Amino acid sequence: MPELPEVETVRRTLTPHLVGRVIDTARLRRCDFVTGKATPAALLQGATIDRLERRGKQLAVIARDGRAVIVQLGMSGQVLVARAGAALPTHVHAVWTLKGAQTAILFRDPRRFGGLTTLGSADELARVWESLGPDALTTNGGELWNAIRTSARAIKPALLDQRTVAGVGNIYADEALFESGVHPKAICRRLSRPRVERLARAIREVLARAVEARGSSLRDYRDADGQEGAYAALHRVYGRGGLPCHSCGRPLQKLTVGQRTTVCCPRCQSR
DNA sequence: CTGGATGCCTGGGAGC
DNA sequence: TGCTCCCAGGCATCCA
Repeated sequence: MPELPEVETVRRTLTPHLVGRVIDTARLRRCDFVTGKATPAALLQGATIDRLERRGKQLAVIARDGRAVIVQLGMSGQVLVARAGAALPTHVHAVWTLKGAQTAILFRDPRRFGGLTTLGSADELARVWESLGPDALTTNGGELWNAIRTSARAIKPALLDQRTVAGVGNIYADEALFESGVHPKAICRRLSRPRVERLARAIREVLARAVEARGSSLRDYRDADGQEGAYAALHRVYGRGGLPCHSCGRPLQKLTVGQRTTVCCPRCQSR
């Protein structure tokens, strides 16, 4: 579910609850969603939280001693701040308690496409993040051009590939392609440099506006404080197949690109 | 290097 | 009310 704006909103809402605090206990209620060591220590028990960083859709909770946990929300994942000792909602797979605070941090993920990765050092985190492309919120035309200019794939699956640019998912790919007038099936290497520049700008702007609106809530998504995001009401194409294009008024087309539902305007977006 | 199919999961909505 | 089917924000893997 969550794409970059939702993960960034979780990062921002979670930060004041975690930074500077000491993890009292870290408990797993199942362990098949953890990559790496699944011990309390690997899950930061006893550690002091230094900072929360995001790259693309990955959120890293980093301790002062270098230990880190990467949180990936998958389709339905949530990180929630709860009252310590309160009854747990369904599908909570990990619970952290904090020293000197009446709060618990929950990892909840009904579909379990998400997960945690435990890491022992900042180096390990850097190595994992090397496999991701540049962060989509701050990418530029040059980076995008280098990533796609020789590729024979369609642009939409290229954008969804986290090695091209990190953080774009199905919603914001459609929104950015519409905004820049690029058809989702346009072949990467046939796009001109100016069009790639325009696309990169659209990616940044769409994502920045979505972060400002605290993300898109379709069904599952909530930030760490349980709040919904407001950006879904501002989608111009995603979820609007058959409805009039905001630009030309003709019906938006729903199609499948790279096995993902895609909505675009056949008139305003060209290949 | 491509695209396509499949699998991993649960839950919500549509249609009967 | 209850059943079946389809769909969903992600991602890895296998095959042609």
